[in-house]
Amino acid sequence: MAKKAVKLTRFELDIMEVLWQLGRASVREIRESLPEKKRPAYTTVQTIVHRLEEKGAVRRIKKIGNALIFEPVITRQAAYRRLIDEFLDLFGGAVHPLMAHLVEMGRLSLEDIRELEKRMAERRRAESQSRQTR
Amino acid sequence: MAKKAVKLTRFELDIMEVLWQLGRASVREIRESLPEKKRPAYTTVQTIVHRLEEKGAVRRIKKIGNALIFEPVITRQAAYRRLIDEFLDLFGGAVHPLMAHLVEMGRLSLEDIRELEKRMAERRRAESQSRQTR
DNA sequence: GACAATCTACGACACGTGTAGTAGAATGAA
DNA sequence: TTCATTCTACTACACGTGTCGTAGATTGTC
Repeated sequence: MAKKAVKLTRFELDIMEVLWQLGRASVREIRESLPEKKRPAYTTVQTIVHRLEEKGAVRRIKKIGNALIFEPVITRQAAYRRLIDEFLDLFGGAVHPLMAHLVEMGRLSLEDIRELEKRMAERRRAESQSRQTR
Repeated sequence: MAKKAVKLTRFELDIMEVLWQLGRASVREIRESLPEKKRPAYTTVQTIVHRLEEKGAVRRIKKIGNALIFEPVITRQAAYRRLIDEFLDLFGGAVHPLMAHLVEMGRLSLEDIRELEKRMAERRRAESQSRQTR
């Protein structure tokens, strides 16, 4: 049974990004790591971290001085998976309509697609290779 | 100057979908068109339509009996464009990271890609063709 | 041990969203 | 014209989210 995926908001994701990057950090460190452009008040960051804790996305692992140190509990993969699944729901749960929109919006060119295809084909070859030699 | 795109929520999108489909409709018609599974109270639909009106996504065009008839002001394209752009922001605004996640999640197979590529290539051919004969 | 600096714990508030109820206006039927 | 039906307008409320302030605890330093 997979533990139910946590839903993260935009801002929570920003904070998780820092944690995923650093591995562990205090509220202050997290705040310092945010781009100056969107660096909210210390207590704002604190609040978000607290909410992330409630959601089970991070946990406190120890104390240094009088500051708590947090680390991520969920992986980046899991977080984005959840986000993407939810987003795909807007398109009836299927990937194709989304792709169609991307193409129509000009966000996805034929070259992009070919590039992607090449990489995937390579990956597949590499995988079957490793299966044989295992 | 393009008028600033309206941001629609999940539910608002459902309602717009009905309007895009029907072209115009009353609150009652909209409600009836929603799948029974998620068919909220009449007044709930009414509230959403009203909010859509405030956002400038729909407008009332006339009255039949004592009921207002609404029609969409924004296009499906514009609405989804907005949604997608916002979503892509979560990935730093680029399409590639999203694609990478989709592949990793197994939502996008090599076959999907090849299919898409074929269609795009065809479209491009058709376009250049029509340009020549124009 | 006293103090200033720093943290955490809580509380607060505004706005968006999903959800719906109520009062009174508009309409159509008898 | 009177009534029941149907609508609209307005109000309400809970919950999530972004945003921050304050009070009191914890610490390192003199």
